[in-house]
Amino acid sequence: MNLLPVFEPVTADSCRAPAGATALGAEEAKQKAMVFKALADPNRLRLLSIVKAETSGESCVCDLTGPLDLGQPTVSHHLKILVEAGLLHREKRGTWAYYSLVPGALEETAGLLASL
Amino acid sequence: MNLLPVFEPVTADSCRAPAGATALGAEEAKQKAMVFKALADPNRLRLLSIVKAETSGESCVCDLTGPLDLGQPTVSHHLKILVEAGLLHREKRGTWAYYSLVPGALEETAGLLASL
DNA sequence: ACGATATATTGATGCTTATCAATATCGAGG
DNA sequence: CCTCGATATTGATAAGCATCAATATATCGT
Repeated sequence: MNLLPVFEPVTADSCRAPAGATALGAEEAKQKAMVFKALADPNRLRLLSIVKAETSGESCVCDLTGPLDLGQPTVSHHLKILVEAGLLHREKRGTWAYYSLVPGALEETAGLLASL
Repeated sequence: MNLLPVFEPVTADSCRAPAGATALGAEEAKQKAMVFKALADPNRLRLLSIVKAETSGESCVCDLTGPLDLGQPTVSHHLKILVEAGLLHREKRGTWAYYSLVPGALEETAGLLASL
C-alpha cells in the first residue's frame, strides 16, 4: 500500500461544473482520508509523538506500551495502522520490533492540506 | 470550541520516563485528534476542496450537495463537523448558508503535524 | 530441544459514525 | 397569513473502529 499520486479520470457524471470542477476527486479523496484516519486517534498521535521524540529515532513496542494506558495488542494494532498509512516504518531485529518515522511523511501529510 | 493550546499537568503515573517524557499529553492528543477526525472522511475532504476552489471564497449548501453523491441532510451534517473542528466558517444570509474556509485553519492544522 | 520473552493475530464486544427518511425551522415573496 | 424553498435536526440503521482476552508466532538463551 503506497501513497504515490493517483491519477484519476475525471468521472464526468457530475451534474454541473460550478467552479468545483478542479476539486478533489472521489478516489483521491479516499486516499488522503486514509492518512488522516490514521491520525484521527489520540493514542496514535501519542505514539507518533513518542517515536519522534526518541533521540535514537526508533522505539520498540515495549517502550510504547508503558506511556499509553493500553494493552500490548492494542498498541500493536495502532502501530500497524500507522505503518499502513505510510507514517511509520517497522524493522524487526531479533525479538524486538523497532518503529521509526518515515522520513518526510509528516511533511508530506501537511502538504496534503495545502493541496486541497 | 476552540483549539488554543491546552496546558496539561503531566500526570506522573507513567511507570518510567524513557525519553518519552516530552511527548504529547493525553488531553492535548485528544484535541488534535478531533481536528484530524474531521479530516478523516473522503466526503469532508471534498467539501473543503470545493469551498477552497470557489473563487468567491464561499459556497452555499446547494452548491455542495450536487458534486458529492450524498443527500442534503448528510452534507449538512458533514459541514457541521467541519465548522466544529474550526475549519469552516458558516454565515447565514437570508435563506442560504454560506460556508468559507477559516483563514489560516489549514495551515494551523498542518502545523499540528510539525509540532508532534 | 525447551522455556522465556517480545510481538502479532484472532475473536468478541461495546462504542462511534456515516447515511438516509422524515420532520422541523426559518426566511422570502405573494 | 400562507406557501415555498433552503437548511437543519431527529431517529433509525448499518458499518466501522477501539479495545481487550486469549492465542499464535517467532527468537533468544540455556
